[in-house]
Amino acid sequence: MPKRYTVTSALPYANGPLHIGHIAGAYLPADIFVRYLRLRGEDVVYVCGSDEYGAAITMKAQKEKTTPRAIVDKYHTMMKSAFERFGIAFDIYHRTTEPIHTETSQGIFLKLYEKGEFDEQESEQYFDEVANQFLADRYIMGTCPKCGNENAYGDQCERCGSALSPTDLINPHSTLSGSKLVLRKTKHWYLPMNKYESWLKEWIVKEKQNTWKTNVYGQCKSWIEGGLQSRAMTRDLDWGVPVPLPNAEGKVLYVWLDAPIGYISATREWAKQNGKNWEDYWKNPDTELYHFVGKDNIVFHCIIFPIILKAHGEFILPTNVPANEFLNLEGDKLSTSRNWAVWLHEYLDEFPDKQDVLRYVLGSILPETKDSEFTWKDYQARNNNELVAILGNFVNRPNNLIPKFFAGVMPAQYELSDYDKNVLAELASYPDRIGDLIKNFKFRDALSEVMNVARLGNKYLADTEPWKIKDNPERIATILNISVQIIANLSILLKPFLPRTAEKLDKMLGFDGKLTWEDAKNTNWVKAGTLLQKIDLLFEKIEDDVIEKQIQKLTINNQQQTTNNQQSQTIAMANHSNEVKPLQTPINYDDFTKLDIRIATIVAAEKVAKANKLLKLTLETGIDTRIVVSGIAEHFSPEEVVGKQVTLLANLAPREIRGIQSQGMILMATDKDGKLRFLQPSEAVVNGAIVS
RNA sequence: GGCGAGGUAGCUCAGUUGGUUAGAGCACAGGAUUCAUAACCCUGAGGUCGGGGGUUCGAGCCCCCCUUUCGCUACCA
Repeated sequence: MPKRYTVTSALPYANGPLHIGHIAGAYLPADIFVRYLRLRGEDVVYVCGSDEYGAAITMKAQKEKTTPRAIVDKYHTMMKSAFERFGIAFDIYHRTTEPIHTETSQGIFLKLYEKGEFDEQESEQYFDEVANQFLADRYIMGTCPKCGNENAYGDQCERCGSALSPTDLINPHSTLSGSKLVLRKTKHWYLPMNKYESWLKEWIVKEKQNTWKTNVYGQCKSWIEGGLQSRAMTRDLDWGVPVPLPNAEGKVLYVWLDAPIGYISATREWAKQNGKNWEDYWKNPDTELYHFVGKDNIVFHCIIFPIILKAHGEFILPTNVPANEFLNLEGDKLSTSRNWAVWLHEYLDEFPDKQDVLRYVLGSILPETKDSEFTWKDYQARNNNELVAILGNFVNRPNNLIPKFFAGVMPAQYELSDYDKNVLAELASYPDRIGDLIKNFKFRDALSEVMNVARLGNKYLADTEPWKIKDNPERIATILNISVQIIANLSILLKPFLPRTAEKLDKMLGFDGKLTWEDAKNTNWVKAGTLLQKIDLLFEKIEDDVIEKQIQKLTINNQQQTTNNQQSQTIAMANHSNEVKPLQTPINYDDFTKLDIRIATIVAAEKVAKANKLLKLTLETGIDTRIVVSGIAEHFSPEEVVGKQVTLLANLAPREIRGIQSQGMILMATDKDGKLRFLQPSEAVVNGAIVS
């Protein structure tokens, strides 16, 4: 038995509001887990906070003509309040821009530095000569080599979602000054992760096979066995934790190093405020550490951060990282940029006092083993058919019967029938069953078991029919007593999942809230004679028009955003050409005549084996028949390109691609949606016709 | 293409080390009932477990091939 627990939820990045995908991924499951542990009386600290450094935030600040500080203040406040209103029970919601975090992360960096865990390496990075600085990946824009999007960032293309590195970009330019970039040498500190491969094989591949979720374990194993790369732990940027070394001006800790350390600094701050020793929660082997994250975070929490903790030497390692998959919305991926999301703060505004409805719905569809889907119709159905019809209805039955039969006073339990005893025995079996499910991160199943308690109650009333009984007040009293005991235990079992609903039950039963999970095994502890308070309905039906409105809102927001995106993209493209054109090196006519551009006809095409973007094209050029390999397979099938005339850069030096000699390059136009189009003569011309 | 995780009733999902007629919730149909927000309770219908092959006395579970979804990764001059 561990003596204490440290639980973390992924630090949300402070550049936008929270949506239901975040909640379902990393916050609701952790919150259920933590509330359960607390009910068990465990020593647990649950920490989180805003992740406030990094290039994406300076980018956004620049775009909105404000400061990074203003951006993070805004979203930190927004997220903190949304979490509070929704009922995520952090012990502390911290932020990585606090001084204690700087101190903590610098301390860990220095310790690793002093232990010689880093490799200092010089590398070539893009430098903006106009702005006179190295650029973070996010500051570099260019054409995505995968989908042709001209506004791809140096770390990622937001259109096709590919992860990129700045050197992948075609025509990279600075978003600061718009200028073209030059490669310049810079020094960084790298963590040689390959050094830890054998340790990871032992620690994860061997030891975690049976305790970690298959999705998490499989992914980790794949990374470890595929070989780990050295990874830079610092960046050239001014918005971050400064590298605490001499001669390191302008260098900060990589956000992915500093963010998980945010868990530690948050714990330190909490300990300071609450008279605790933070080291108990991070350095004592009696403590179990759990990171709740989404699947996009697996590598950092399972590989990189543990390596850092291990390299440092004093810290405990995560017991488990129960990462969730993704939540989809109405058939599509959630997307901030397309505004395809249900925003938490908007939900809280528009559905006041319905936190628990959302908690219930998300809790029922948590993407625990595979991607799952939220739809408003499902939200409505679960509210109306489950919360209202089963849980709300059951509670409401004794809620009405007791005032009617006993003037609101808890009746006594008299002689129990065998059936009564069976029901009570079943009731007593739930806490352990539900607790086991929670401990195994099966929150969906656990929640459904809680609902089964309400089902048990409904069935008990239907079977015993107290309202029909005449001449046996003791029997009526016993039945209603047992019904209330079921509600009482339900109030405890609901606490981790639907805390506000559980509070309403406490109010009904007159509890002071100091109950533990174990109390839910006692099936006779609401004392006869207690004055029960009649409460309002726990849940109300949600009508079709409310749901229709939400669906419409989604569609409208999405369309508006798409239009906005297109506009800003058009503007960006215009700016881009304005900025880049003058800076391009002028060429003279002789330069142009060096290019031998011809019209040719595709006479055969086939997919290149082991590549899904490449087509091997056979061209009739008028001069010869040649092979060209072209990265267009995702846009055109081999069948549809055969017979087409295309424009060919014919005298480009041959190059071997995937073992095939490619002689030349097909010239393509990239449409703004990323689609490729051939450049064709307006009417067919002879093969070999010169383009000039 | 490689790797990881999925494809089980109309929908959302369970299925432990392979073992008798494959489960749950919701939706649907019939019945019963009225304390309860036309809710609850009972019963029922429904799936050649993505497709094909193999191992086995026996496979949703193991092996091979194919197909498809999601993620990571490679190929784009």
